[in-house]
Amino acid sequence: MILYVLLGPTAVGKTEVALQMAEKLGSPILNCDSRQIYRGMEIGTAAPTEEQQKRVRHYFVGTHDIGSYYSAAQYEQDVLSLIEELRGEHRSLLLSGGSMMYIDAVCNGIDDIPSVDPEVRDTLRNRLINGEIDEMRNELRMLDPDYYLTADTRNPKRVVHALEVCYTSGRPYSSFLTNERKQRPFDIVKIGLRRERAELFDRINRRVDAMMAGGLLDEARRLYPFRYENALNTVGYKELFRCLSGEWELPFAVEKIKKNTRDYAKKQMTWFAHDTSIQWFHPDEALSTLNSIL
RNA sequence: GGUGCCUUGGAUGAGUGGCUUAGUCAACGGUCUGCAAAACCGUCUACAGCAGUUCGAAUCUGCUAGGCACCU
Repeated sequence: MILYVLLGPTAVGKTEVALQMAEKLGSPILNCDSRQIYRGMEIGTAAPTEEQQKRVRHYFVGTHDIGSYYSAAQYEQDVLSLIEELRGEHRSLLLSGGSMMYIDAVCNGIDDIPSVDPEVRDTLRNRLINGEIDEMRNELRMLDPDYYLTADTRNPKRVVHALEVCYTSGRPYSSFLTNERKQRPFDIVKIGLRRERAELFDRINRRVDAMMAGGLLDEARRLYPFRYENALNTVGYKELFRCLSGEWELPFAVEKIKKNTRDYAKKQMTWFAHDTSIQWFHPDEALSTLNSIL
């Protein structure tokens, strides 16, 4: 079995290429977008429409509540078990999306790190809010000196997570890291879509305007009560929330959305650039070129 | 023609004789093993031009160029 992974920065034009590829392959689309997984964020995440989902069966679109906990590790498991289920009837499957870490989790795996005890998580989160980051850093140095040396300890998220694991498991966080790439019972072919940066940025800017015209502000207004959920710490929403709370003017918020989306696209490209196994295409040429490959 | 004011890095905008850089925005580069569309780190050292004063000038003086205001 072959798993085709279609990836690329946001707004590059993955959706249409994915649909046609899926039809060509006779495969459903396994969505790989960490935010399209949530229900109720359709406009801001440019989720596949109902029509598109009628054209091709989609998985991992709108399957979770805004408030539910999800992670790359869970995604890895969910995708792997789905592939097991589908592999009998498909010679190839298509995974499509731009969430770098999720792609990585499926292709290379994530080490088996114990699930964090929710109480531990809450405690540490509260300590972080209370400004105890320095103490927490010191604790990490005691509990996991190896990790402390290499970790970016200026990033609170890294410190907190390592500590979470240390406290839940009673073992150093780094003892769970194997640095091994997991073997998969299928082949992986990565197809990357890319455009000239100016072209991509122009598409991003225009897509944000289109989202606004398509009701993004109303969507944000509906989601406003849930604004502290992690799922909504997302470009397109977090800016409009500040607008709804009276902090920002709407035009300013819209410019911020464009800017943050551009930055996100750059981050994606930086991440993907390290992956030499990706074959790159311009979206306009991808299908015709791929026809000969698929 | 005269008088006064202004001219700072891609944009904006402080500063005022001397420690090395204001700040903001944009742009760019990077990190990444459980909330990743997240979080974090880094780069861009300018003072319109020329000549002077001074140990030392973006900061003072003169001239030149460009701009603005007012006067005739």
